[in-house]
Amino acid sequence: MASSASAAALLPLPSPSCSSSEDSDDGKHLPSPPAPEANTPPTQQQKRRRLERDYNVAMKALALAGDLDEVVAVFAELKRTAADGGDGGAPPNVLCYNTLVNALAEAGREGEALKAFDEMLASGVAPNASSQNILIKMHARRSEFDLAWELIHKSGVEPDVGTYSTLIAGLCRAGKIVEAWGVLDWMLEKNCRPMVQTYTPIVQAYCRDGRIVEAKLLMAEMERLGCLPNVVTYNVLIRALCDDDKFDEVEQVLMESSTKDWKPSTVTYNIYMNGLCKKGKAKEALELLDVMLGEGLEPTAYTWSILLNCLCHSSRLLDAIYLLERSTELKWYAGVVAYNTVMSSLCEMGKWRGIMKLLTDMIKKGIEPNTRTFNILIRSLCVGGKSSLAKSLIHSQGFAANVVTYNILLHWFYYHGKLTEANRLISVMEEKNIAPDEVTYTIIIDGLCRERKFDAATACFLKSLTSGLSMDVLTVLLNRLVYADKIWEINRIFDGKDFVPDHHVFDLTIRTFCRAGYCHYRTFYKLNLILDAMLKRK
DNA sequence: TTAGGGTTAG
Repeated sequence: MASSASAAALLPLPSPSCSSSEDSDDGKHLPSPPAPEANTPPTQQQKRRRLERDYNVAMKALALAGDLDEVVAVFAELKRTAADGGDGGAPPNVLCYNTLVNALAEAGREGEALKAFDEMLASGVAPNASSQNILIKMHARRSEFDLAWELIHKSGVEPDVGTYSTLIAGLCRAGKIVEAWGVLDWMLEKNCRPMVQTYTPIVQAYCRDGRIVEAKLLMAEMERLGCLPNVVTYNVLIRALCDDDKFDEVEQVLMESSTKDWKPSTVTYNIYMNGLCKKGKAKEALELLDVMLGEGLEPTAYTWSILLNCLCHSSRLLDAIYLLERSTELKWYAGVVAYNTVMSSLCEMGKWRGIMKLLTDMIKKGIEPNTRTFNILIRSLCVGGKSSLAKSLIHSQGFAANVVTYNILLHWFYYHGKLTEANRLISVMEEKNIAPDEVTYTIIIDGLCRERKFDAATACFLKSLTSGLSMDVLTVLLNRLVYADKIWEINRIFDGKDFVPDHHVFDLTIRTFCRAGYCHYRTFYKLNLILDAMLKRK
């Protein structure tokens, strides 16, 4: 199999070491051992500083690992320890507060972030520029630029290059390039010198808009000003060039890197490979793996994930399985998501035996399958004509069936006209307290209509309204009823007390009738009848 | 503190 050449070339790599293979350099920020002081014992203040530093390092590591609750707990412990420390119960310093507020804000827990910030102010801890920048980033992400401005003007903290850069990045993300330029002018007026982090978001905003020429002009301007674009800026440009199918230009940009004083990184190659994969150039993407290895760059979990997806989407399942099987040798700790990706592709091709084999392999490796894994297996068994096996699986121990599991089976039953089986399954869902979702209702309603049980389908829709109106569900029902000329049932939809149609519903109804040919003068009265019923509800 | 990869089921 020629296509495995690149992966095979990796086999002689040294066996995995115990160290982390992550591409970040976070490992370098581990707490340094306390510096041996001169013979004098540390003062109370020194002890305090060390305590805060250690707690701060721990909180940052926990935040990085996504364990936010633990960050909050560690901060609470710091407060308690500090209060008992015999130095008057001083609150944690601004750096610790910043770490807490940032972790909360990054995790989308904005309310708590603001509360922590207020608590800091109430404790008499003065915010610094970073505290302000953290909140500005939070506001900018929610497009609350008025709040960001207010903070800058009222906080009394002098904005720094980070403040302006954060604001520019937020504005650019919201597509407000003109306003971002305004902030840039403002900082120049204030004699604050922009950094590469200030310009790069603007380059990115141009790239996102497909304005590559302007992005390149700005990069040239950066060079002229002595603020050289770095690997991140070039990565942004390369991504845009890939999206635009300009792979020759990518090659040129890479070739010029040595003279332009920047060095492509693993991220650069990840972006390039992903770009090639998205355009169906799996072969070229795999060849890049050898190029990056040749440059001494180690592939990361991202790299493998990109290549795996690439192989799956280009129907090179054998190569994908090959990659999975050798993942440990490649120093890649493929997890359940990687297995699910490959299994999902096998499912599309109806290869349930292959899925079974991968399931065995992953369990042997100690990788625990999740509900998605089982759902993929169940669907593949249905597709492969083994529905009784699929059915028995949902009752097996160690498998938490969810609404998706039931939807897969319901779809299969309705599709094959097995209404009794479908009804039985709906009862099981009720017994097990698994709430139907939009997809469930769509499947049931479509299935019933196909069997010409329009009355039952309408009743099911009215029941679905208890959990809110879904336009998708209504579209399916309305379409079926209109084409079957079931005017009485349509009238029933708009008869219920809970359903007040809005303009989207009117729009959908009129469009559906017209598409089905009811806008002819002889049949138009039917649509009129329904519109009258709808207007009565309004 | 300030910028850059991808993400699996109906």
